[in-house]
Amino acid sequence: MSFVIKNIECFDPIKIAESGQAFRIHQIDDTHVETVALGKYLQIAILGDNNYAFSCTEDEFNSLWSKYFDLTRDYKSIIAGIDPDDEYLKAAAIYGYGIRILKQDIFETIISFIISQRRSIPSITTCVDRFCEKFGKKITPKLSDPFVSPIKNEYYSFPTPKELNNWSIKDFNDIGAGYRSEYIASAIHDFQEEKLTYSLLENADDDKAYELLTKMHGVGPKVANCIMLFGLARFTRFPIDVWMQRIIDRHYNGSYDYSIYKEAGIMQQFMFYYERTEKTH
DNA sequence: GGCCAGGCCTCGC
DNA sequence: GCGAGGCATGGC
Repeated sequence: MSFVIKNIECFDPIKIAESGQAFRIHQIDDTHVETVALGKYLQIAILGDNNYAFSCTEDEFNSLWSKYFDLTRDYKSIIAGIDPDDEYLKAAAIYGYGIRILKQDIFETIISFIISQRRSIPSITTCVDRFCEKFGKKITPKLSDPFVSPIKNEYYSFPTPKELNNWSIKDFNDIGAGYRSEYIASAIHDFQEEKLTYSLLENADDDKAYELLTKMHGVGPKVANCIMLFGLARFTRFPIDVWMQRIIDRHYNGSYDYSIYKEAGIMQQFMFYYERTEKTH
């Protein structure tokens, strides 16, 4: 087994795991986080002094994980650009220091956030896991020091559109997708018939990508913005769900102009994380 | 056991 | 264009 050690500022994988932007990244203990993403199992060991061990090769780190965890962006200068009069956001950014916006697989992001609507994050996690267990490929983690034993016995990749064969609506009902089952079916059709492709979405400008996504069955403004922010790295996007609306109502008198930030999505993630995990306000 | 969850669709106006 | 109602299921 190989691993790499990297020194990274402003990077907190535990907060990222708690942040609700991805559903397959989990804290193992105080110094270890694991995820299945991009078809691979990855574990991160927190070594201290901004040093992190990644359970992958140097090539994989450079070609996959550096981009996935958005490690080349200067978050410190983005945080420094926060409106000094915005006390709530300033507190949220301090509290959430180390969160980065993941660039997740587009198809996984679409299916996951279709499932996410009107459910709690633990419940989304359960449903997404079942989806992978049913349709994904088995992955066997190979780890040694400085890593620890994985949480679960078995891991499965998130299936690609091509890997989804012989599925029916019943399969999605069986995993607990509820009324979203037909939305999932429709999304799979869109990809398998190539009405939607990775390159079409990647190459679309923001307006076009938003239009393509909201045309999908079961994808409205909120889910489309999540897909754009967490799957297409469109940082101007600012998804507003019931939590965000509550923040805006309580702390901003019902309206919030996020358009002043080029990376509004990062601010959104700070606020969302602060509201959900900091119980004292 | 009741309430709410990273909302969206359809219908009626 | 906009508001109301309905929605399957899991966690707490």
